[in-house]
Amino acid sequence: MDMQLKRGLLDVCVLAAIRSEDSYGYKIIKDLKPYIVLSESTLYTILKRLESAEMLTVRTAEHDGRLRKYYRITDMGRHRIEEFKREWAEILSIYRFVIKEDEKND
Amino acid sequence: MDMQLKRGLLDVCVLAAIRSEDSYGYKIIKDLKPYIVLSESTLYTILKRLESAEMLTVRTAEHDGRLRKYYRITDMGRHRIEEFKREWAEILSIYRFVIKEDEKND
DNA sequence: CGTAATACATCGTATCACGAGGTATATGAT
DNA sequence: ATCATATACCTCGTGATACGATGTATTACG
Repeated sequence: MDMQLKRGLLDVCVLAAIRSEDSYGYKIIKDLKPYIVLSESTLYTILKRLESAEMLTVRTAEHDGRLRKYYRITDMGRHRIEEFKREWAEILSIYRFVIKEDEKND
Repeated sequence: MDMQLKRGLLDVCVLAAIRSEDSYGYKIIKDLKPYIVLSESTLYTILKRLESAEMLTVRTAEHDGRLRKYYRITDMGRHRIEEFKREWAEILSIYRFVIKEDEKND
């Protein structure tokens, strides 16, 4: 998938991945893989950005003698998802425009 | 609309705006305004990028004693629109994932 | 005992949208 | 006449950011 199209979807996907229950870096990447592929360096950049924006909180916990950083969504994070749903209407309108222009030539 | 979401949509919107008939900078911005707002500096960057990628060709013509640069879509440009339509399926799948995760909490 | 998987992190690079600023002509209002 | 607005083009600098490359450390498996 085109990299440019992924932008803007990535943040909200990561938020969606931790919405139901707290998760950690490696698991988020695996959970998202069927929908959108992202590298570790990209994910950690996003997680830090979302933390700065107070859309998630971080907590370090031990698991099998190893430290994991668990990420939990905040109200602002949930709000971002709601906002995305509203933006979706605009994206749909753009999509229809592209398709409509297309039909003029068929 | 979120800037990141616009990326990836912009190129294909510009291509769609010149698909039916050749157009020029100022007109493209006005035609796209109902769907997506973009500044002149952004548009000219995109037009150059699309020209480099051979998705459109440029021709200068006089109109009312003033020079205009008309942009015409190429086969590769049309191919890009077709590609976008295929990518749309992936975007839809991502959208459904975000919505699905959402419902678990309602 | 070495290879893969898990799990974290940083740095540099390339891409890109946009604001700010610049040039020039035509049109309409004062 | 003059000034503002619209048309029409362009460049430069900046900030945001996705990702490959690279590094560290532990666990699991064959």
